[in-house]
Amino acid sequence: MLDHLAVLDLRFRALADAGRRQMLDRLVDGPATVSQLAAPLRMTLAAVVQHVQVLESSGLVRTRKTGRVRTCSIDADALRATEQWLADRRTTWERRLDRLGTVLDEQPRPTSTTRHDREQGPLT
Amino acid sequence: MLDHLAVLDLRFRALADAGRRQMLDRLVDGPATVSQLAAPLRMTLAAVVQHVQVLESSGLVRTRKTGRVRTCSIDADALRATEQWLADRRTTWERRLDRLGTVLDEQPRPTSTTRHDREQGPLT
DNA sequence: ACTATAGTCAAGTACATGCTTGACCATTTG
DNA sequence: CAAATGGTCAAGCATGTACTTGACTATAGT
Repeated sequence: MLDHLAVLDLRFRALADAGRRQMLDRLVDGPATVSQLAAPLRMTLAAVVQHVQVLESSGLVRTRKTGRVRTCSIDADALRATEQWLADRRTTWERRLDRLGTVLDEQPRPTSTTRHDREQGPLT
Repeated sequence: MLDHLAVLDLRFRALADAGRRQMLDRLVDGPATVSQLAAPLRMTLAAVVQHVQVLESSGLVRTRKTGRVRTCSIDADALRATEQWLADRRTTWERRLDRLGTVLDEQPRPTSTTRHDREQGPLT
């Protein structure tokens, strides 16, 4: 249930590489084989396979092997969920600004009264 | 112009860490000092400062030092832009599915007619 | 002035990532 | 069947990341 955490790690990490994003960009236009993904990249096939594994274990891409060919395609739900994570944060921030009258005090809100408090908050 | 690429690397990498995401979650509720961000985390202050630097150089967070206190806050534009990158890909994918009649051939689309073609696509 | 607070800097360390090479296996295709 | 194609596996290596510790600086409170 709470490797929800790890999933976000994997998804964002998968996205944090220009080569992998380029593969994703190819994949939004439709499924492609590993070799097709490799074609525009200056990298060995082996390297591309590793990137595909990263994308797959992040859940952003699913793959299926037929004969000797592995076909990759986007998992839209994963994409949507990741987008949503960002959207949630953004809207929380924006709601807060609205509540405050758009531009006013940007003072750091004190966490409690004074001294060093060390509670353990739940991970997010 | 095209370190646009590097910016996305930095943003997604910044997001690919549970600790940093937790800081972001704190920050959407309003600006906070480094110590306030550190409080719920089991990490030295020095480590937190390094995370803040990662967040700042990704552009997701801006900071300002007043006296001895550094105050951090969300940069909503950066958040929005990152969200938008995902949204663009998702909608491209969805438009494609619509065009195809929602569930039909998921065959890998041949890049052109037959044999090994090696064009150079633009980076993304 | 004296002490605590808030943060900074510079090493150093352990582990993760991105890539390569080279051997290898499984399917096509001539 | 033989050769080409598409992909896989396992090292190995260079760099990057996520910390830690310990020394140090700049402000604030008493």
